[in-house]
Amino acid sequence: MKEGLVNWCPDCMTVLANEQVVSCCCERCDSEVEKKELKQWYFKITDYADRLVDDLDKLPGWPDSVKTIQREWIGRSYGAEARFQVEEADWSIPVYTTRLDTIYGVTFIAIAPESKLAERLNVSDEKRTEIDAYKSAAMLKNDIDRGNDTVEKTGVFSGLYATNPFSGARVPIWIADYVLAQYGTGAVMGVPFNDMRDKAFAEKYDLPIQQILTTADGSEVKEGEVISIANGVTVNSGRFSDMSSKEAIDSMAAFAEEGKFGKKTKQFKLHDWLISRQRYWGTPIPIIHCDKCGQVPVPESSLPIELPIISDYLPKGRSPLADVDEFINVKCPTCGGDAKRDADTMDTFVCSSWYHLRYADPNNGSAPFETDKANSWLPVDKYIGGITHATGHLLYFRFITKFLHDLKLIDFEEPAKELFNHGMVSDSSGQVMSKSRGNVVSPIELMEQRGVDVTRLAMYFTAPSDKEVLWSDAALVGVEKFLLNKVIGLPALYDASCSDLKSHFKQADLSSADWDFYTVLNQQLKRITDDSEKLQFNTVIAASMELSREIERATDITPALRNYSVRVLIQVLAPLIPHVAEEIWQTLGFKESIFKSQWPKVDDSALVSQTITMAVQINGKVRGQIDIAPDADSATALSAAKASESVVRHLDGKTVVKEIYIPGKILNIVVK
RNA sequence: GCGAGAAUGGCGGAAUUGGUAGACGCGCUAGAUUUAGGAUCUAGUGUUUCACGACGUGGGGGUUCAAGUCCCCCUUCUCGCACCA
Repeated sequence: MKEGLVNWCPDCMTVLANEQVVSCCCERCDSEVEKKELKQWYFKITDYADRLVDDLDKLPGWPDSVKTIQREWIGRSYGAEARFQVEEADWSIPVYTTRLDTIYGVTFIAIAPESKLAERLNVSDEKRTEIDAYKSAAMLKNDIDRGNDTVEKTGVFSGLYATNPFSGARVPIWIADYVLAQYGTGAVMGVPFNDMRDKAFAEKYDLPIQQILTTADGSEVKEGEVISIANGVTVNSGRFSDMSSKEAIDSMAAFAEEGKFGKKTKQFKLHDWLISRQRYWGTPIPIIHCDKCGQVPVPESSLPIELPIISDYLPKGRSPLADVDEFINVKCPTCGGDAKRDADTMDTFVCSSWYHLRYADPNNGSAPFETDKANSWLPVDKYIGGITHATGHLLYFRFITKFLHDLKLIDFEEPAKELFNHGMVSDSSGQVMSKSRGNVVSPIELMEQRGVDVTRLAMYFTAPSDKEVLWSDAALVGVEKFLLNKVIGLPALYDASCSDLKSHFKQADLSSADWDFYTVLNQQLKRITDDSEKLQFNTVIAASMELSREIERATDITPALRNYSVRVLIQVLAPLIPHVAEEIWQTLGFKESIFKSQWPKVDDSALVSQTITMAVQINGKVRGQIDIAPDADSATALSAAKASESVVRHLDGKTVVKEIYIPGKILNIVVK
């Protein structure tokens, strides 16, 4: 539990974690978030920051986009801390910098107005009033206004000075709201020569700019424009002059460490996870506050704490549980005296970080789950969710998994091997449908009107699963026709009197036409199988439609083969239209559920057609087509091509320069 | 500003390793069937041209026998981060 500036949503009347603030606004209700100084509970996710970054490399099954977003959100940077002694005081101001090599260019120190360092400055009363006024004004601005780098930078001079530990130079100490209190040390060294922001500030307040770098590659040097570490060479930097930036950083850090005024460090943008919420729906925080004993955890034997049933859940600015006396007032587990429960509940993202473990052991009455059971079922093989959760749920999910692993409750460190980001579904007005927005209405209406299977099929068919779907009822028409006219009619194409349930056929046993059909069937089955694995259901459905037409037209084939093709089609469609498929399966005469049947196996010996239609190009333009065996030799292909009238016409009067023949692909004749 | 992704008919979208661009569906056109409407079935449907053909995957260049696909530059859109020192 710690005191700090927290995000407060005035509409939801609760605090929020950083991850729940989107562009300064509450992710649920879009109200502008305020800053409040409150004492709240946090999970120390920052202790896991390094592992959360490093282990991303162990997740080949996660999309790069999500990994990049997480990496940037955690925001690890390597740099150094250096301390600037405050004049006529017994303390020093620490600053964090990734560019220690520029420290000879420091012409001022800037401290964030909310920083504790600003309070600590021993300034005159007059200055204190000025600084306080500046701080209040800064805190009233929202982060967007403050964070916008086009906005003019402002600050207040404290009247105090500090000493550069490297150069001994005397630099003024300023309070400036372009410095973030919650990152690094809350203070920065101002190097206007190698930083746009510092330059803008220095120009506004007439502070000097001092060159301390030049470029290794001889490119133009401009004040304020950053010279990269790879390209920097130090100048005017005392004994560290004329070094590469890299070299300078290393030897300066060593020097600072020796002199005990600095060292190499790293920083993260990630903050601790604020989990207290002033809401009803959430897990009660299992802490009892006792005047005598302080914060006492609820003993394990009394867990879990169940929410009391109440009638008024509306937010009032404090937890609704705070007003439930019989819940709040308890005896202290340590001393037995009167005490009170913590009234807040946990962020619901806490629950979604571990609930999957409970599925492995749902009836366990004495513990959340048994380690052996969790280990045997998990981690999750394929986790499907929206990319909107990249920095929220998906980060917490990984963090809690690592934490439980460290407690030896589970033996894996990552919750999901594979992650698939599905697209969002927007309603016809373009609003993204989401649980928190509560506009997930249209599919429910649709399911009532047209049935669940039609709705599912329409959703899958409209767009590939990773793309956004703009919902429109027109998408329903085609799939509904397919379902009603083709799929429902499948039993009519099935010869129930044929008891041969063969699923594998040999070329020698079939007529040429039957073998052709069997080949097409296997080609489509392969497409469907591969695309299903990739969750690309739109093409699965397209292939199923094609297959359905093939079956319909194959009236003369042997019944065992036709029956097999009908079974294949209904089996591959079953995951998409479970209700209809199950019913048809029964109609075909099967007693067991279709979902207990095996996914049909692709016959690899029947994937190559006997003849294919190949394009014939002259100078790269299609001029004719030939029907040919896929493995025919070039002479055969060439003579077949010369039987085509338009090929002959385009060859007329020309000299053949080159013939490119790729069996099974193309015949291209280059002429002059 | 930085980072990531995308751009294909009237529309949603297909196209292993570069190899017939537009699969599948919607819409549209014509025909069949029907008392009519709906439904169903058949055929057609990138643009342009009488035709041969020409042109065509956001724009411009390049590599190649061959480019939606590979390389360079540009435009637009979506998403993420946003003074992180």
